Amino acid sequence: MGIEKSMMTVDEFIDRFCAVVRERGLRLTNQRIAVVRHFFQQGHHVTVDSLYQLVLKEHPQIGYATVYRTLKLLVECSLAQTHQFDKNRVCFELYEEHEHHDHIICVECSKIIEFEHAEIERLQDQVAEDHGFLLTTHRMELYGICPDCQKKA
Amino acid sequence: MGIEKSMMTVDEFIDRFCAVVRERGLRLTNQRIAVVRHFFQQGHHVTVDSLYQLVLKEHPQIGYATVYRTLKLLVECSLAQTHQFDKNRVCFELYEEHEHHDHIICVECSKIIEFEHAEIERLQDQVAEDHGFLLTTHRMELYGICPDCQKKA
DNA sequence: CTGATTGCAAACCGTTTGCATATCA
DNA sequence: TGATATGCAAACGGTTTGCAATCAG
Repeated sequence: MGIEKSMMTVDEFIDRFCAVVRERGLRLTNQRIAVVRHFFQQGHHVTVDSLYQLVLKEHPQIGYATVYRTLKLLVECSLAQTHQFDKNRVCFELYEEHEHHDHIICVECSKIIEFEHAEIERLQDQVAEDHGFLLTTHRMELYGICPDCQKKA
Repeated sequence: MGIEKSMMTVDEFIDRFCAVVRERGLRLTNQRIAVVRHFFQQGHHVTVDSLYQLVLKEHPQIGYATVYRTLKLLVECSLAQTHQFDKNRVCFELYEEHEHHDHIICVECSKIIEFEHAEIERLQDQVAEDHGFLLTTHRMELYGICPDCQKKA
């Protein structure tokens, strides 16, 4: 029922990042690598703030702006993608080509579950086609109460 | 393929608003009525700013805050609902019980098409159930290029 | 060396809030 | 008359930006 998670290691991820950085003639800094590493290690659905707090322990001088800029860079390089589950805060997750999934979010504890559903995707494509749209992306989020929170209540 | 739009008239809508306002012991002001009327007349998917600009012509003294507060009131009364198609700006549309629909948004011209799809809804319920979630709401948005914009390109 | 990057603080921008004044019931 | 609503301006909070100092290549 779940989704196969990435088999990539931190090092592989950082290598990919370094490759893109080199390719673009950008520079590799300790701050960037720290942000990228923590981003990957935290796993999915990271908040800018949570990442900032983490990196801070290693780089007491790092600024919010650097974290923002590095995450933005990751997105530009197709190594990360953003989600807007709640309107106040963006969250970032790993981007992996050919691995589209959607989310179920618990409205009580904010837990996020990922799922794939080929049939829904197919029907969405169909709907777009029926309206003559050339589909570029979509967003589907289910909000509800997770099993744990149901027990608590 | 489209959706049957509301048959409600402006006056009926305003009447409903007045009823709720009375019911809650709130007060009916010219500003509120103006906002509510323009909201309804604009049809779906209204931005706070666009509404503010409209009402301004009638009430040169009205403030943004009043428009915001009135729209918030409409949402509380289940006469309106919000959507967050683009992360910077909320937009409001009419809320009608038992009339759930989703949206296809043109990424070029921002045109919004509504659609209903019982089978997708059913599958979404299924997915939630499979993960033990008690579904409360969902959001599904398709983004693409509309027929008009395809022709232009 | 020198152009990219950083950290800081200030700007941004949509939204919300505090408060004195005006208004509805 | 008395509580509610308004308009204004200031606050908020996440995000972005300008800039001088720093650093990677």
